[in-house]
Amino acid sequence: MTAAQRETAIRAAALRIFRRKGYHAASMQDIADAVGLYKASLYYYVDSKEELLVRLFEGRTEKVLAEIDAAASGPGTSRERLGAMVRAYVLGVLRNLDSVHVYLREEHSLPPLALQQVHREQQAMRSHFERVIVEGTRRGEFVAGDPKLAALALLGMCTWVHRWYRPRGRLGESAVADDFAGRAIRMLTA
Amino acid sequence: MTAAQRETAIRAAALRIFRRKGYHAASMQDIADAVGLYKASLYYYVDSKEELLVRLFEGRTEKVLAEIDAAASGPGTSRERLGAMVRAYVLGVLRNLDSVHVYLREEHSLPPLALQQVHREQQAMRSHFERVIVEGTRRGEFVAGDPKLAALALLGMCTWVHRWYRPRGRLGESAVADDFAGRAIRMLTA
DNA sequence: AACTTTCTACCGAACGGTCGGTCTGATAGT
DNA sequence: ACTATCAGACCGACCGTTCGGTAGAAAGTT
Repeated sequence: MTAAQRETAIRAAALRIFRRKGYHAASMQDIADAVGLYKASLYYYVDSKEELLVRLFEGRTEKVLAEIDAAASGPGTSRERLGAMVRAYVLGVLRNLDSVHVYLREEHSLPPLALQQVHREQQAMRSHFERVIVEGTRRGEFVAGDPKLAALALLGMCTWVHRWYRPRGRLGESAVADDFAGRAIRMLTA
Repeated sequence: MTAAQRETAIRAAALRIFRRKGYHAASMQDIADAVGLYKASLYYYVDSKEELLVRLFEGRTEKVLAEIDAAASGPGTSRERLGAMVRAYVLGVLRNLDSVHVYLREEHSLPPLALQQVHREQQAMRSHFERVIVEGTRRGEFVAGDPKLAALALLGMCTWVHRWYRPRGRLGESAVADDFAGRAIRMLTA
């Protein structure tokens, strides 16, 4: 196994274990056991437990943020674009359940700088939704209302899926994403 | 200060500190400092750290669950009843922000029995919403759709307010609750 | 009234254990 | 020689928890 593969395996194990036990309750020994290394050997790849957590946060929102930006700036009515954004967001959550859990639960365990970055990402996400909502309202596609509240309502509804969705359950990812896209549009339509 | 007051103070301090730091990161020393006692003296009032956490969960959903049940079984159209339920739920969240944070974040830190109880409560909450949604759909007040998904969408939207609402911010509790009640109804209306 | 005992609330120190992290020294593959 | 890992002892810090003790008020006894 190459060094790069080991690093990936360590990160994957850490993510899984941090999700199951929480960052503080999880020990470096747990992670070492999971990848079949001794605890000391772990430190050949990782500087500290905190650094490991920070790395797990890095680049996690990039892809979905880009997709949502594209959908927001793309063609179509505001309704259509909002639907595409919600779909992309929900799929992003459902396809990265471990990451999302850790991302949302261990925010406070991050050092200040990394925490700021997370807050910036969350703000960016919200402002993308707000933009399309404002535009759709101006065009008369959406009912008037507080656009910030509307964005927060949408994001809440979509983010929360990470708490109840079960892979291999009754509903597929797309089924949920499509359903929620419809709900989002209806929520903003008179 | 009487014993009862001390116990209340300890619980209040624990709640505040568990919310800010998380259960595992918080130490009994932190709590002792907050109430002006020595760590050892805490154990005069509390059996263990875990028991303290369990107590913080007890009876937390009772009041709001009763309000929602009353609203669900009350008079009025399905739309009106659903609006009242959403309003009650959002207000319940907004008025107990510390509790809600700990309740949602430290679920996994509970011993198995207490965790089961929490799951039962959450299921009860969802089934109340589902019931009204099914009924409203049968009466033609709501569009057809997966009622479970609808309830989860609603609950997500409403639960999520605990992550962004700031007391003494731009919006009052009622403003948010009313707005969300409207959104909930719109979301279920063709 | 004087005394002894009991109870409550708390203190200070310590215990056993775990944690993140380091060190050493050896080893096996390249 | 260099890289990656083993094996495990070890460190200092901190954790939840326990223990023995004590000041002071309350209650009981003489």
